[in-house]
Amino acid sequence: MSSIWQEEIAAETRAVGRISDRFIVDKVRTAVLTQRLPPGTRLPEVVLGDIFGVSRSVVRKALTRLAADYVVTQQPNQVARVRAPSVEETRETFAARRLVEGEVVALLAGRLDDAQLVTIASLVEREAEAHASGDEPSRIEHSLAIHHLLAERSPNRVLGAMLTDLILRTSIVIALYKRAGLASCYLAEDHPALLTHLRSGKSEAVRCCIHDHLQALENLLDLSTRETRIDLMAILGQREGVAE
Amino acid sequence: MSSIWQEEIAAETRAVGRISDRFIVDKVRTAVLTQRLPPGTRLPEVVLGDIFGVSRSVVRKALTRLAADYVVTQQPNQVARVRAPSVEETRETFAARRLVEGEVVALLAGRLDDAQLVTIASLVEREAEAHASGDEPSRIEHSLAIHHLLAERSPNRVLGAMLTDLILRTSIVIALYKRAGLASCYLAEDHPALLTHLRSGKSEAVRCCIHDHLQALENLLDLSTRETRIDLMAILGQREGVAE
DNA sequence: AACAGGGTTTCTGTATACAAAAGCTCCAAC
DNA sequence: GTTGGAGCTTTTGTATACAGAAACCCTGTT
Repeated sequence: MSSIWQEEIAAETRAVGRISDRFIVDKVRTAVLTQRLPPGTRLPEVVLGDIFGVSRSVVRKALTRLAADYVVTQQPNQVARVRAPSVEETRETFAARRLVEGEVVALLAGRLDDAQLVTIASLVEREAEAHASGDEPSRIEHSLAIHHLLAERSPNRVLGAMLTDLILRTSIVIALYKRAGLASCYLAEDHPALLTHLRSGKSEAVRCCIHDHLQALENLLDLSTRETRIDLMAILGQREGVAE
Repeated sequence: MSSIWQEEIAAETRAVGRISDRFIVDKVRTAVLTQRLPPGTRLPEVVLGDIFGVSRSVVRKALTRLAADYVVTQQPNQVARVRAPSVEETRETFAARRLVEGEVVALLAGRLDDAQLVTIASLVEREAEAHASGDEPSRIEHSLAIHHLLAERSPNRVLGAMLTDLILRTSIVIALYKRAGLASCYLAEDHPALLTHLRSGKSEAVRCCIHDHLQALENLLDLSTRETRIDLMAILGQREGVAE
């Protein structure tokens, strides 16, 4: 039973002794994020159970959580599948994130202490380095870390949790709808500018900054009206399962 | 095994033949909303299973969903309990809802068709009547229906879903923190004014209107710093289970 | 060649059994 | 009076068995 998670499962088993549903959620989530599990992929409970070496009970719990996170779809009596957000939903997710992240950074403006600002600055720097050296996965990781840090430090934790969700969802659709020719969705100026404005403490400036950043990101996507094609793929597409 | 849901379970069994996890989620949720299940109440899986006549599998699924909806808390190897949001979380939930619902109604302003406006008008009227006749449960039902309708009709469905969640969460904390002396959290002018502004089509006016409405609602709550007492009650309070 | 239909296979829904963890009770010791 | 701990009870975690639904495949017919 070979799978894309072979080594990680072995490592986890060695370290913790047992695979938890959280572990499965995490692995499936990142696989979707990195498009190793394309939209429409069937995720039968027994197959996942075999791969991770657990019974269906654990897999079911993981799938329920993934469904709550909008990563997979679960319909009664049908196999869970990797979700394929439509173009429309993509636009709406970005709009929602602009609203929520805008408010979060507005609340955060001028309220971050030096240590946190330094952390962000270092992440911005490392993102730029990763991009310069062509290491796109590492670049994405650092970029996500910046936004996750903002969500985590949100003075309003309810909004923070909502933002965490939205960051995941936008990441998935970015992976899905990235223009074919584009190597990276990197906007060199944006994160440094964000940092500057966060330091300045002007709420409305930061809100605007993040707003423009997210709008620019959305504009980098290919959201032309291929939606019908994508939808059909999601509904009819028969792809092989997760096992290789 | 007598319970607060006896008749509804009998009815559902007669109608559908089997109790689904959705049914359990719904019943627990409304019981929390109406404070028949106060915060901290233990919800052991077997007890719920006995009450609803299903096995633990179904109950577990229901509890997982309720946890995702922030209605109950689930910690490893511990009984699920009805959640007791803190004063701080209450304030944050209201702030989040002001942001999201404000945006939703701003998007909605002037875009509702006549039929929908008539529906809202009728709900506003019926809420007023229920309040006049002292029927508070019915008043709450109509009030919730108005806001749920707005969430459902949101042009941005992602924001709409988020609003649905926030309406539920604010309802729970309203029930929790309502001033002891207050019979009802009814603001006679607010919903009619909202309707007028929705008709007018002025986005910013509607946003302001809903913002003020939600702020007024929050101000009706007793959020004085008894939080420690509430928190202790939630953590240490041993109440009897759901069975009577 | 396209299509309908029946049987088989696959997969999910639910119940249940057993193991392990947490909580409780009661008693003894300080 | 309070603390500590052993043993019991309660409750969850996980695996598994079986039933039923959906999907698939293969055949026979038009």
